[in-house]
Amino acid sequence: MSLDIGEVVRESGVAASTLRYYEEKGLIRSIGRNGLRRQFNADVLDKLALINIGKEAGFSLEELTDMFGEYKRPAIDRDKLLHKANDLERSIKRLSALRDGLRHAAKCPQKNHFDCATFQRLLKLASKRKKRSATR
Amino acid sequence: MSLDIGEVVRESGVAASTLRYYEEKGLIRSIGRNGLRRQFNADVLDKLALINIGKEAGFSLEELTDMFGEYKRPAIDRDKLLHKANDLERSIKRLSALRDGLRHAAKCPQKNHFDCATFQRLLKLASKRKKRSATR
DNA sequence: AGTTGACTTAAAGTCAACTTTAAGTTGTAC
DNA sequence: GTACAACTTAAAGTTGACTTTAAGTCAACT
Repeated sequence: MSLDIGEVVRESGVAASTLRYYEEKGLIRSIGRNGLRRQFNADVLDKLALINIGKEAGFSLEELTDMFGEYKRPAIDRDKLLHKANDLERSIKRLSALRDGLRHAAKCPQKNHFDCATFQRLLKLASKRKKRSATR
Repeated sequence: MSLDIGEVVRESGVAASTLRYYEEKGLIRSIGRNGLRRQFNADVLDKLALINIGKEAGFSLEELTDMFGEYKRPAIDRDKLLHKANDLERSIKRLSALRDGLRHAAKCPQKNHFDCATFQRLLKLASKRKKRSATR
């Protein structure tokens, strides 16, 4: 089950130049060539979906390479994964508070969100300060 | 209640150059000077906390300026806020699935996550494809 | 055998979000 | 009144994540 790069582009919506860039970074891998053209295993589509979610979560390509890259196999490093999951959990909590804050701000009559007690409370809730990795 | 830029740096952990940059972009505002030194209203600390959460949520500084900037007051645009909240909600769902996926991967005995049915299921769950804004 | 279209590479370019640098200014402390 | 630390500005530099460009290659079709 191998896909031509063109098919991967069409199915994933990811640009060819991006696929080459990801491969160069060790994030994905091509399994051969047809002439010059890269061929990918079909599971690259899952991988790309995962990469997109990971980016959305604020992980850098380097972090994603650590977690799911092709050439890091020896070190799956389960502690690291758990640690990331915990980071993510905290992050999700803050984002949930932000979501509630936005929803509230959308109906609150105050001209300035910062004058609103409910918004303030949500904000406090959201900012249990914990510094995330520098890369963004 | 005004704070010297140095105090803001100390309390918020945000670099002075970043504060100047944010001000230049209209994201925050200083209320005056002491000599050359910028003075900020104490509420800038809440604002910065909010900005950090927003960045974590994947919003660009420009989007944040639209949402909470100082010079956009006429257009609070409640529909836009609600829309962002809904984006965020979808995002949170994907991130929750990713968190579960990471946790599972950390205990799953499979050498390759992609060979694991549970991981696959979480992945499918996480990737209800919806393209987010280009800026990241 | 020649044209076409989808790819290839290496290198340079772009963009957001900052940071660094160089040279200058100020309030306070001595 | 002078030294010093903490700021100031404008401009250039950096980083991550790509994209664009220019010149070339190949398989397939005519």
